[in-house]
Amino acid sequence: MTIAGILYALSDPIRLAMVRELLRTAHGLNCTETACRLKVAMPKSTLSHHHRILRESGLIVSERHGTELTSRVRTEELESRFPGLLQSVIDAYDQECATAGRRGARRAS
Amino acid sequence: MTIAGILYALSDPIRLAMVRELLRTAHGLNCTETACRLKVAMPKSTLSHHHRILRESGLIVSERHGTELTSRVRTEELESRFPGLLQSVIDAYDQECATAGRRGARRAS
DNA sequence: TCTATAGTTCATATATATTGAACTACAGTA
DNA sequence: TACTGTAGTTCAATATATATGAACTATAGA
Repeated sequence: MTIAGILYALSDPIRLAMVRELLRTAHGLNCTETACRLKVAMPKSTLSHHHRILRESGLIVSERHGTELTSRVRTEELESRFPGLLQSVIDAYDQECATAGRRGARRAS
Repeated sequence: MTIAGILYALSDPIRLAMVRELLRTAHGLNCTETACRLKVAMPKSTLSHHHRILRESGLIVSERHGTELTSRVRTEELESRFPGLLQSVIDAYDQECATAGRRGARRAS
């Protein structure tokens, strides 16, 4: 688990959105459900690739339940190693999404 | 200036170290001096490429002074757009460097 | 065992990174 | 106006990484 690895994992818009969705759930999500919530169609091989990058960076862990693989963010480990980092990134992303939303609606200041 | 772009720019160890060095100076550094402080030998074309990524992400601006190009971090703009983000990343990086230093000296807990 | 579902791995086409060589921009000197 | 040197950029070639269809693995249910 390195900063460069974490930042790299989060530097892809899809993965950043995936992590945010995972953070919003208490017990994690499977790949299909995660992709579904992003409202972005994607081949499952690509989805699997993104999950792998997130896993290898240390951002998430996955656990098998039947045929599904449930993934969750390793919040505690991240927080103890790099306090505040993930939250700052998610806050910044939320802010960006909010700003983009306002611009899209032609209500920007 | 997007989160994904900023995280991507910072996800390379060289660029992360470059930004930290730039943050430590009051008035910026030229390319050669930045590279010199990193103590990493690198062709100038590679160095120029890294500067370009940082510039395009919005992290730095460069200004010509004679033959030199002085670069500095766009601290104010970053702070107003994504408060706390850059500092969190740099803090995490400093922490990682400190930990690596202790491990290297065989004094890890 | 057969079928269906959820993901992974593999092969390959596309895209991005690295780097030597050539080029641009400026300064100093004559 | 050259000519020389220094600082960076751009270009072209190669090396590495990403995206994705096709094939494969793992589990569940009938």
